[in-house]
Amino acid sequence: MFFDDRKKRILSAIVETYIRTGEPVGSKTLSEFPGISVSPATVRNEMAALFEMGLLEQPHTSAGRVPSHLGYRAYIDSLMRAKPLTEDEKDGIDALFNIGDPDPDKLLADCAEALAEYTGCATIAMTTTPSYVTVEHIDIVPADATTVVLLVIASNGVVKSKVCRLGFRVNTGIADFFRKFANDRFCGHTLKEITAEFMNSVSIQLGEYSGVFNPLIVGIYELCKEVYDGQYYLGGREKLLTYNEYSDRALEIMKLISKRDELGPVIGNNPSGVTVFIGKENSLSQLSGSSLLVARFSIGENDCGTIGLIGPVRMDYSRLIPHLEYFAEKLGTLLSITYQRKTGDENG
Amino acid sequence: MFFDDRKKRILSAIVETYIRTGEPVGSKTLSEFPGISVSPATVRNEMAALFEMGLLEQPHTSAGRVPSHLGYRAYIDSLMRAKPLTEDEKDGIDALFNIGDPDPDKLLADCAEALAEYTGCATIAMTTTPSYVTVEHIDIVPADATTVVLLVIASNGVVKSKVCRLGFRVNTGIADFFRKFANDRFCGHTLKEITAEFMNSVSIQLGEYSGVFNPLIVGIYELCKEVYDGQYYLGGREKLLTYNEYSDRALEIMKLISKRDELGPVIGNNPSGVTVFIGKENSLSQLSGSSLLVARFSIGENDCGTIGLIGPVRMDYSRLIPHLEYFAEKLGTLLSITYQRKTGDENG
DNA sequence: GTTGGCACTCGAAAGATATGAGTGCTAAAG
DNA sequence: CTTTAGCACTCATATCTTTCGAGTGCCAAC
Repeated sequence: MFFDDRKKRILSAIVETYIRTGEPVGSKTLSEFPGISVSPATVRNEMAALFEMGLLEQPHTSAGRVPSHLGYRAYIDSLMRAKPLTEDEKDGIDALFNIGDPDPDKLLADCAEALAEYTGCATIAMTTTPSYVTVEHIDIVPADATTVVLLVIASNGVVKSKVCRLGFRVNTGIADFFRKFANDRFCGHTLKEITAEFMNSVSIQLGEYSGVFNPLIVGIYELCKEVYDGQYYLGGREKLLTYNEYSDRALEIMKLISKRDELGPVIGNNPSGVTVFIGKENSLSQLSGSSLLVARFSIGENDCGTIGLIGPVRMDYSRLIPHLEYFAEKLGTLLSITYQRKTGDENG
Repeated sequence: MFFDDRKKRILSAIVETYIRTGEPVGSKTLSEFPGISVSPATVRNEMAALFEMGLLEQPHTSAGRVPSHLGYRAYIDSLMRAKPLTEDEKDGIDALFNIGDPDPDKLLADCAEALAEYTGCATIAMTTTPSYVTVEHIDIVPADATTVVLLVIASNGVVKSKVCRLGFRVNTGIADFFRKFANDRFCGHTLKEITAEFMNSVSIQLGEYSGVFNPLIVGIYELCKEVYDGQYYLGGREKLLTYNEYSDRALEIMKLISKRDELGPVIGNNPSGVTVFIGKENSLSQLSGSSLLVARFSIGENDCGTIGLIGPVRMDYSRLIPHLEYFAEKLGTLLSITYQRKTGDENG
């Protein structure tokens, strides 16, 4: 009753066949598998043992076997042979992102969409900003008579801008005054510190001018919050409809995925590399019928976000895990190019 | 066999009941309707007449009647009594958008989402830019050593910005040079004219500098294109899953809605006010089981976009049409405030 | 340890039956 | 001429029954 080699081959065969067909796998099918050259009866004995060990489940008495949650776990952790991406696949993905100077937000959104397309799963792409990131510089640029552009540059290299319409003419004197004021007040503060209360106290310091400058104060707050909160993009939620596992649960899951509050904490706290949550392993009970794959990506050394995949437990892990990994790497590389200034390259 | 008052009342009752229940409506149910005080047999005679006139359909011999496409049309065009929004509803919607100086893009996306929430339908919010809109001003603002912010201001008041990372240090001299160059070349041209070919010819004029400035040229192109193309936001596509009409077609419709190429032309060319396409009236055959409601919104006098609603043919037109109308108005008002500068208010 | 044989289980598919809402038609009443 | 009750008829839906077969567990033989 050890977990010997033949048992491993049988478990692998069951997982792979079930993933492919979605039907419980029977002893006859397995006995015809290359690498399993024993009779159905022997396979049945082995299956009974694997069932005892908790690695298989039986939908009902007279059906074949299905991997249990532990069965998948054993398969993924030690039996599965990951299918690395072919060069063609890599080229295809590279080509998608082969655009100069991409907008980081758009990049992330596109990545979520592309990942969904490649994997047939719902995807999430999320960035997180470490709490030590500070405001490095604030700029205000008159665009036309009453319009200015606000810029917030964070210490991690992220730059966000917002167009502000003011109720009065803005000349360079006013712009210079506000620029100095804002930089004095905000530079060096972590983004985390820039709260609504903080903004209130700053506003008070503007005294009689607090009214007219309020749109700018609010604008700065919004930009800092935008940088600190990071992004949360979804892709391909409708892909779930293609799996009959979701025939009556698709709406619920799709709604859940949309909720950053719910999913953000779950996917945001994982080690580097690909982490897999199989069915009931998910902390969210609604995901007990789904598997969640997450991979972190980083800019240089700094971990900065997560991409994730949600699909039926019966998903092709051996293909999807390397894919997710590749997308995460790619994303990290591309963002690192965009945000490289911290590590030099200022010649020109 | 005229379309007399009683027939109208019966048709209205059928449409309204069917919209509410989703079940074919029978003569007995109708005879109990207030306002229809005749026996089921009489109702049957009338229904037979309405059927002859093409206003009703029969799912099968022994079922009740269902409004035909023409039946809905007659109902919407002349029988329906629109349910105006209550003050509470208006207040609720107003509250959603009660934010100072909103980002127009975000406003549109939020509007699509809110409209979906209020109506239970999938929504589209789209902007279009008239072909006479020109580039009014281009600005380039150094943000840090090698980063600049590009600004494109269009003659319709739209301002878009993009952060560009350059491979070299940018001083004010360089910025001033490029600003002048860009404004000389682009200002006054319509956005429509700013094509890839046009950009190429401009790039050539930069001679030996075309290489280093290429990111900026590309950036300007992207911004102009972004303004000219306008936005296309979707909301609540998953709402369709709540209707069993879509039980096996949801994926197809959801994919269709995502395709701007397909839907853009359909919803972009409509008169002002709310336009309704019922089922087969839609030019896209995939929408033959859906109704499409579109409403234009405008900034001041200038028509600038469309919001649309997609749901089952059996939708509550009397409620949704006024809602869509209100959202369109609201959106127009809010955008007009943002883009008001064309009509004055430059005091300060 | 492995295998063929065999009775047994149980879900899915196919067929049979019943139910009932709703119809069209007819003829009588208003 | 319009309205209505009566009635036979239709047909989708629901329920129940039957059949079918893939797959199992166990046993005895190899």
